[in-house]
Order: sequence, then C-alpha cells, then structure tokens
Amino acid sequence: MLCFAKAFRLVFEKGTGVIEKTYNKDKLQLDFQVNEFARSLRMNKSMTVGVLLPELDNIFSTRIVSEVENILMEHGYSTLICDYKNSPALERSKLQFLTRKMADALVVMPTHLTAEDFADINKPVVCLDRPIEQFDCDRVLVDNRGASASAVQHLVAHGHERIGILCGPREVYTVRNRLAGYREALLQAGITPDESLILFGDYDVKTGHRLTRQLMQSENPPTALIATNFDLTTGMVIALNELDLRIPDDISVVGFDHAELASAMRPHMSVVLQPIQQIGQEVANLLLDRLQGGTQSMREIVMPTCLTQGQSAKHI
Amino acid sequence: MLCFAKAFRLVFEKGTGVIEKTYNKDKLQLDFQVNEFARSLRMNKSMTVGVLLPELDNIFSTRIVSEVENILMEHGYSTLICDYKNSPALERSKLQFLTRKMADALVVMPTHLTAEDFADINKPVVCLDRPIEQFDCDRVLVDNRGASASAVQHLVAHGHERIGILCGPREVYTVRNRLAGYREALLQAGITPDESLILFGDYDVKTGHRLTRQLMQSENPPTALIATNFDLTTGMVIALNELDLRIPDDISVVGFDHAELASAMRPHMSVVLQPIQQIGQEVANLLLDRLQGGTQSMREIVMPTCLTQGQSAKHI
DNA sequence: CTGTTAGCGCATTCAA
DNA sequence: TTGAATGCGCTAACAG
Repeated sequence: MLCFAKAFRLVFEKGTGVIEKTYNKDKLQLDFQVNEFARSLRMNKSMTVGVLLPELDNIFSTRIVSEVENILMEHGYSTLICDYKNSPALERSKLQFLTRKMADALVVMPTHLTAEDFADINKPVVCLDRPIEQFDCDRVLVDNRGASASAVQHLVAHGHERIGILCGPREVYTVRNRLAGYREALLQAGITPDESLILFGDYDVKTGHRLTRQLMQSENPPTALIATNFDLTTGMVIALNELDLRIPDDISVVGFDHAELASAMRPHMSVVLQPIQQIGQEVANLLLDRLQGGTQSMREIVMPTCLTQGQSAKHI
Repeated sequence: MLCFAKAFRLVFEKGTGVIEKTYNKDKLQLDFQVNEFARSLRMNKSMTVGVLLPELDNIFSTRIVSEVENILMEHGYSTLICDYKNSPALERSKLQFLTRKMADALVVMPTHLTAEDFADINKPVVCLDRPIEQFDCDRVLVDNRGASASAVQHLVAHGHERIGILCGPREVYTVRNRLAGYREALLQAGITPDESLILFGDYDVKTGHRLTRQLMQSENPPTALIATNFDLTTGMVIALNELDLRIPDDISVVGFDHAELASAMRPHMSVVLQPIQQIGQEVANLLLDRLQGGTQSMREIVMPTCLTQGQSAKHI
C-alpha cells in the first residue's frame, strides 16, 4: 500500500503552531496538508472541544467561551461552538453531533438535558453555569442566590421594600436560584415578597423592555427594579427612559453583567458582576485535567459574584 | 482484518434523522455508533459546513447563521461556528482550522482575509455580508449605501441638515459603504457633510453610548442621529436618556436592525432593517448548489434594505 | 537512523 | 442476497 505518510516529515514546533514539511521520494513538498480525518481516526481523538450553548447572542456565555478558547488554544485544542436556540430537541441533537462527530470533550450549558442524554457519552464533560440533575460531572457554577441577594440588600439598605425583579424563563436553573436569593434576602429583611413584582420572560432586550413597562404601569409599581441579566438590564433602561422615569430619582435599579457599560453610564449603574474570566479559566482547567487523563472525582466550583455600587439606587 | 462494518446494518430513514441498527454475528446491537472520523475519511467529506464570524455577540450575524443552519439541516448538513474576535491572526487560523479539519464548505464573514488566504482552499466558499477583493466566490451582500441613504433621506425629509452618524470600525466593508451612502444622500440633498458629525468605533453598546455623548456634548451638536448597527443603536438610546434628550422632541434618530425592539419602543423607533431571513436563505441555497456539484460561475446577490418608519424623527 | 508495515472503521467492490 | 477484501491517509510499532 502506497502511503502518503511514506514521505518523511520534519515537524518544527514554532510557538503555538506546528509547521510540517514533507519530503517525498521525488519532490520536496512544502504545501503538505495533513488529512485530519485520517489523523483523528488513527489517534481516536480530534484535539477539539465542543461547546454547547443555549444561544449565541448572549454576552455572558460568549465571553466565557472566548476565555475558554484562549486557554485551550495554548494547549493545542480547538473549540467548536454549537447553539441550540433554546430548543430542547436541538439541544439533544447538537449534543449528539458534537459528541459523535467531533469533540474529545464537551463544555455544556444545559437547559433541558438530563443524565440520560449523557448515558452513552464517554467523554469528559464540564457543565457551565448550570448543573444536570443526577449527572455527576465537573461543573462551574455561579452563586446565583448570593448574586440577587446582594442586589436586594443594596436596595433594602436604601430603604426600598417594593422591589421588582425581571427574571428569565422559569425553567432555567439560574433563574430559579436568582429568584430564590431574591426571596430569601427580602424575608431576611423582614419583607414579604409580593408575587406581582416578580415577572418572567425570555432573556432578551425586548422582554426587559416589555416587563419593565408592565411593572411600572401597574397600579402599585415598585420603587426599585432588579434585572437579572444584561439583555434584561438594557431593555429595562430603555423602557424607563420612555416612561420618563429617571434613574435614580424616580426609580432605583440594579443591573446585571457588563461592567464597562454600567460604569460608562451617568450616573453609574449598580450592577451584579459575574467573574467571567475566572469562570472561563476554571472551565478550561477542569477540561484540560480530564483530557490529560486525570481521574479525580467530580468537582464542583461555585464562583462568587460581586455587586459594583454605582449611583443608580437612591434613598427612598 | 476484522471490520466493524462486517456487521450488517439496517438503515431506516425516519424524518430528518437516521437510525442505524446493527446486527453483529453474535449479538443484536441497537446502540451502534458510527465512527464519523472513519466515515469522513472514506467519503472524503464530513457533511459539515463551517461558519466563520467576526464575533459571536452580534445579533445580525447570529440570526443569519441560525437561518442558514435551519436550511442546511434539512439537507443533512451540520453547521460549525467559529468566531475570530475581530483579530486578523485568528481570522486566518480559524479559516485554516475549519477548512482542513472539518468543513466541506464555508460561510465566511471576513474582515481582513484576502484572496491569498483562499489560495489552497478548494472548497465552496460563500462570503456573507462582505466580499473579499480579488477573490471570486459566491457572495450575499446588503445594499449598505441604500440603507444609510434611506436613513438620511428620512431625516432630511424632516428638515434635518446636521445629521450625526455612528459608525463601526473604519476598515470594515459595510462601514465604508454605509458611510458612503450617508455622504451621497447628503450631497444629493444639497448638504455638505460635516466631518465632525462622523464618528467611528467598535460595533458595540458601550461605543454607541460613548460616541453619542461625545457628539451631543460637542459645541455644535447634530439635530439628528443615525446608528449603523443594533448595538450602536442601543448605546445611543441609553446615552440620550442620560443626557435628558427626548426622542423625537430633542433629537431625531434612526436605528438599525431588530424590528421587534424598535416597534416595542414608545414612540416606535424608525429603523433600517436588513432582510435577515432572506439573506440566510440565499446563503444556504448558494451553498447547497455548490455542494451538489453545481459549476456555475460566481454569483453575487445584493439584498435591499427597508426603512421602517416610526415616530423617532420629528420636523425641526 | 531510516524505511516498511499494520490497522484505525468505514463504504465500496468483488466474489460466492 | 450475503460475506470478504480493499484502501482512504494517518501514526506507531517494528525491521533493517
């Protein structure tokens, strides 16, 4: 069998990349291109990590992925991104796709996946932002309860009792936990949560806009608002503007994510910040450990959040 | 050689998916998993299309990709997404990665790529939103000149002459063309463009915010503003709010993209809309044609935009 | 140190 | 109809 690999290949490591020069019997080939299918088949690995995200247009997840990517790249791994557009069916089929077709390991930000979906997946999996019930795998989570609790405490400290909260979809893990933290913090402050101040919807700008209008135009509107992700925060700010409600004179607010914009605004907006860079690092490290054959037991890492105080909350 | 494929496989087509059942000599295997590396090596194709984007967090590109994905899926193709974070080096290396490792064809939204980068790529390529000089490949573009011209005309019709424009990075194709359309429409209306009203920056919310403040706090601010993508539009609206400038009473504006938010706002915002769904369809069709062996010459499709009139522009 | 070979799992072809 | 043989291009093990 005449093999291509019969050729004599000099491999120079140069920085992060690899330059391969091939000498054939008759000719010097400088433009040799490895067939990655063959290599992957032979090695039974593709040096590729699959990333499964709910949707692409979300600054939180894409920024984390960006971090993960940077670190993995330094170790010779590439990153493939799939999104499932918040569809349970797509979520499962893309998981299958990444697993069977491509990836040596997975980073998954699940919504509806269950342990069953991972039954025949014998590859390292790291859950990002959300765990999967009954499925023991490495995971990097955020202290969601603490996040919203700190927002509530900040507002309570300014005398607010009627605090509205804009939430994402009910079924999402982070949404439930952020809401739980909100309730706990209110109760701890001796305030009974008013269910009419709790609104759910999609995690997008339009929803933030709609829910804010709904809340502020109700009979008994809140004196303060918490938005629980960046898009909701943006929609909230736009809607308050339209309603001629000034921050913080007419309404106090706490936003979520995106320090740059929050501190560019006048007055600075108080925001809950998730440690995006560190989350990415933790994910990458867990992944690399597993890929390098670590056989430790499952690890769960919970990252703290931090409330950056601006001037978007005012004493009532 | 004992081949796995020695097994007898029944293949049932069921909807879009394929269920494969394998009977081995000794046992009935229902959980047979194809080795996609081997299949790809043998077939010399992966049934996968690679998508290369400047960044993930951009509603315009991710929505288009979503459309493309839907159509390709119906034809048995999967989609892989890579972003290059606006880095020229990454842009090239990810192109290489997608080409060599994975994809049968490519959808590329280029910034710095040149014809040279495609010299040794013998796969179908469709350029999305931006062409590549000297490189003849299928492409789907948008009438960017017409887009910004229609925004200018809309404002001029309301008596505005000092119209500011928030642009993305100078080097981007769409930015240059949108700016050109702006200049042309002004000149056509007998107005000499004022260079101090033209600002460049990144295509993000923070930049929209910053540039708007800069423009509106200058000595001789414009009476109307055009933002040339969705993130810039969002930043603009937030900044105008902070500056206590009411739309449209104090300032007229035209935004870009995202019909849903524009029409949710009060008053409705006038926006330039790009036909995202159709763009996705055109891209997918071009791709499928090539993948099915069409050998037509290069095709360029330019999509029209449409200005949706809201009440965000007022007679001066 | 250099060149040859085996086999990864698949789809295809050929043989029975 | 059904089973066996071939080779896709690679890497690793082996032989000279």
